[in-house]
Amino acid sequence: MLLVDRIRESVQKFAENQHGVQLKSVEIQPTKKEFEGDLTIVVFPLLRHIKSKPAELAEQLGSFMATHLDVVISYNVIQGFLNLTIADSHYLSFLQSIASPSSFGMKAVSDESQKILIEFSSPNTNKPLHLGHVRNILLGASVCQLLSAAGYRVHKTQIINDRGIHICKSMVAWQKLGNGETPHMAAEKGDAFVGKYYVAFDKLYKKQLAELMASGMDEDQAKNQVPIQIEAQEMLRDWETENPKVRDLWAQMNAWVYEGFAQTYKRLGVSFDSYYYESDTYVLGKDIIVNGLQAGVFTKKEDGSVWCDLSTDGLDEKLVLRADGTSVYMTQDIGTAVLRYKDHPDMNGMVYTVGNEQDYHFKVLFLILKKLGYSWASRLHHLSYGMVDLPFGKMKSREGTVVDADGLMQEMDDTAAALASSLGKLDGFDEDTKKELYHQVGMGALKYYILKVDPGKRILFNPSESVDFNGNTGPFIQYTYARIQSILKNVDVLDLPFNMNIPLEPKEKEVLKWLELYPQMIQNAAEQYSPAIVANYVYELVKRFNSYYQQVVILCEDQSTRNFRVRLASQVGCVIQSGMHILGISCPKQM
RNA sequence: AGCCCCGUAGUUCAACGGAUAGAAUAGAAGUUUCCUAAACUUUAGAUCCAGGUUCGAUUCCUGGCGGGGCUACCA
Repeated sequence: MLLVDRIRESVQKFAENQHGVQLKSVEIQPTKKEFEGDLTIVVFPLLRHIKSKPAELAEQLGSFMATHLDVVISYNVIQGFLNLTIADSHYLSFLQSIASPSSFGMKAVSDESQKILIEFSSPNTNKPLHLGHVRNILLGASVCQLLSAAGYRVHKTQIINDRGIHICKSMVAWQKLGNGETPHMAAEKGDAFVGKYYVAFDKLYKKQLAELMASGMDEDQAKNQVPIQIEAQEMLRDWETENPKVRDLWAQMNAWVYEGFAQTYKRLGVSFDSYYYESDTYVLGKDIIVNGLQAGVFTKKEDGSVWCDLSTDGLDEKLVLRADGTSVYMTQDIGTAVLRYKDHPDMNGMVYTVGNEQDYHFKVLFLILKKLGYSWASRLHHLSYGMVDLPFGKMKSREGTVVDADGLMQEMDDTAAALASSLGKLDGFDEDTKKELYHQVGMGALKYYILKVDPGKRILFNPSESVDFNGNTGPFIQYTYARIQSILKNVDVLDLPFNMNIPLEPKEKEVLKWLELYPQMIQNAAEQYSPAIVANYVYELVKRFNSYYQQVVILCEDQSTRNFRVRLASQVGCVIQSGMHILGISCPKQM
C-alpha cells in the first residue's frame, strides 16, 4: 500500500475513533523544504468536521499518528500544518520492494484493458509538415505512450485530408509548370516537391488576379474569373466524377507526399496502426443524417439543407447537410466516428488531437453524436492544444512564414553535433554512431522543448534563438542518464542486498521521496492527457539526483551502502528512461 | 457584436483553494588531484487592474484592460 494511502487511512481512523466523523478526503502534500518533515497534513479542512482549534487538532492528530503508524517517527505543528517525519527504513524498503525496476510505475496491459483510439497528425497532402504539425504529432504520440503506461490498449490512427480544392491547386500547377518533373529528378522530398507547386499556384493566382484587376475589373469580380482558379475548380469536379486522368495524377502526387511524410515520421520516431483517408470518408455520414432526421434530431429547411438545433444547449444551429445533399465537415466527422466504432467494436474511447481553433467544432460534434443516441459519445475527448506562434505572428504556409519540420530537425541535429564536438564528447566513436547520437540528443531537445509546456497553452517559438541544450531541457536529462550508466558500468550486479538500517543522507531521501511518487504521477498525467506533467516530474527527479550525485560518492567503500546507492542510481536511471520514453525521447548510454 | 481560451521574474515554463509563488535561462560570485562541468553551489529579480467569496486566492466569482481563437452550404 502506498505511503500516502496509509497515512490517509490513519487520519480517517483518527477522525472516526476519536470524533465519530467520516472523512472523505485528506489533504496530504510533500513538506516544503524550509520545514522539518517529509509529508504534511493540512488540518484546516478537517475543522469543518471536527470542532477544534487548528494547532490543537494538529497536535492531537500528530500524536495519534506517531503512536499508531510505525513509519511516522516524529512530527511538528506549524500554523495548522502537521509535518510528519518518515522513517528512513520506509524508503529503504520501498526501494528494496521494487520487483521490476524497468517497469516500475507502469500498469500492465492485457486483452481486458480498456482500448483507446487516438487520432493525431492528420495532415493535408499538399505541403510538407511544419512546426505546428510537429507539436500535434509529438503530443499525440506521447499521449499514446502515456496511456499505454497507465494500462490502456492504444490504437494510433489519423485522418488524412487527401482531397479538396487545395489538393487540386498543386495538381493544376504541376500540370502547367512541371514539365513532367518528378521528386527524383528534382532531388527533392516528395512532400516538399508537391508543396513547391502549391506555392507556385498561389503565385500564379496572384499574378493573374492582378492582371484582371489592371484590366479594370473590381476585386470581387476578378476573383471569380482567375483562370487558374477556374481550372482548379474544374479539376475538383473531375475528381468527384472519378475522371481517370485526374484520379491518376491525384494518386501519383499523393504517393509522392506520403513517401515524404514517411521519412519525416521515421525521423520523428513515430508510427501509426491505421489510416483513414478523407477521400474514403467524405461521403460518410449521410445515412446517419437521414436517420437522425426521422428521429427528429435534425430539421430540414425549405431549400433542403439539414440542420441541428443546439440552441437549448446554449449553442447555435449547425448545418449537417448542404441543400444539394452533399456532406460538410461535420457530416463526415459523424460518419468517421461511427465507422471507427464499427472497425473497433472493443473500443472504450477515442481521443482527437486537434488544435484549439477547433474547440467549438468538437463541442458540437460530440453533442450531436450524443443526441443521435450513441452511448460511446460520452467517451470521446478532444485533445486540444495551443497554436505554435512565431514572434511575428501565426505560421502561414502560403506566406512562407513556416518552420519546416525537416529543416528544424536537421538544425537540431547540427546543433547537437556542434555542441558535442566543442565539448570534446564522443571522441573516438565512429561517424555512424556519432550521427545517431546527435540525432537522439537533437530530438531530445526538440521534443522536450515542446512537450514540457502544458498542451493547452500556446507556444511561442523564436527561430532565431535555437532550442536550448542546458538547464530545463531534454539533453540535460539525457546527460544525467548517461552519467548514471557510466557509474553502473563499474558494477557487475545491480541488485545486491543492502542493510535496512543504513542512515540516509538528506539528499538521498529527497531522491527516494520523489521516486516513490512516480506511479501515481503517471496515472494523474494520463487522466489529464498531459505529457507536460511527466516532463516536469522527470526534470525534478534529475535535479534531485544531480544535487545528490554532486555531494555523495555512489561507489563508496562501505559495501552495504555502496549496494544501496548503486541500486538507487540504477532505479533513478530506469525512471528517467521510462519517463523519457513516454515523451518519445531515447536516452543514450553515453554522450 | 456574441461565445471560448490566455495574462506569473527581462525571457521561456511551474504551482489538487494551502505555509515565505517554484525552476530554467540571461546577470553577479564560486566549485574539477574524486563515479562525464551538457553538471553543482550561492545571489538578485514576478502573480495585468479593481472589487467579492474565506481561516487562506496566481487558482473560484463579478467588472475592467491587454493578447489569441471561433462564430462558412471551407476543411
